[in-house]
Amino acid sequence: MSKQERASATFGPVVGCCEPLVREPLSAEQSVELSRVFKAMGDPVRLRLLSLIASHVGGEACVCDLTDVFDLSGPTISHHLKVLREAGLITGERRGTWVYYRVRPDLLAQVSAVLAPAGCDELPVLDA
Amino acid sequence: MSKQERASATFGPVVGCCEPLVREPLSAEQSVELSRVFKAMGDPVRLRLLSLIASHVGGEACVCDLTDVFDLSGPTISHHLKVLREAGLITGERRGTWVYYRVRPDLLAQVSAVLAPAGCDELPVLDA
DNA sequence: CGTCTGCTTCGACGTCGGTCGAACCAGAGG
DNA sequence: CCTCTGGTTCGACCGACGTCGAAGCAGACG
Repeated sequence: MSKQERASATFGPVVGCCEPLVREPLSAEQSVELSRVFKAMGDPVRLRLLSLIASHVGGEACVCDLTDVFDLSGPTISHHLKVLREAGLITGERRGTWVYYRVRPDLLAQVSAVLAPAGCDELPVLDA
Repeated sequence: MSKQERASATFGPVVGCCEPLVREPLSAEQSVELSRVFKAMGDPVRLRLLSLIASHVGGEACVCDLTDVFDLSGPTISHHLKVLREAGLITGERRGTWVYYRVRPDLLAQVSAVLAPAGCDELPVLDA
């Protein structure tokens, strides 16, 4: 089972913790898992890629749409997409000539919940 | 005005964006700002430090409390605290012999809101 | 089959970042 | 003033990471 499959298997707590950061301290293992997600988002290009995919019409974006936005080579964009994929933040699917990426809103929601202040630990409702 | 001062000046949008990631794409500048925060949280030690400080009684923790938790040297812990400080996630204050750190819940709430799915863009209420 | 296009993988290069010991600074307490 | 303890800064080391061009792979299309 790959890292990506494990992350997308269920809707359960992917990042290994449900409670907000401010309520109780993270264990060493939880910190390692969660920090992987943050590290993936800790690059300007990747963060922008994520938002471009997330806000694209239809909820998905072709790689060719993304490459034009940046002044970077194709391999570099592909590398960043791979990092986001291995962090469980996006999924890629090939349809014919093109590859389409979409975000995993459940993981985004979980991370958002972990960061939320105490008293806001409810998982937001997904209207998708 | 230092980076830290700029981050703590007001309760306004510190990270340069208010809308959730999934609604509209981040600009290059917004991505750079936001990614700085995520990069700071993208290390297991720093993430755990953050949660230890945030969940500590009284909302603050002395450095001596934090050092014991990790199998790391003092300078290393100090380095990580500096990174978190420069990202605007925590503030430090010397009182006598000891230095106390506390989190900036407003920044945490903003980052949480940016990550939240569309339709959950309300800033959570701080009960502090 | 050949080729063209879209995307990924590979290998290399330069920079950044986490870690440590040593040195340094700030208060507290003789 | 001296010293002791708590933290930070400095300098060095080494592995991790972002970037690229070249090469490779997958479909589409003649």
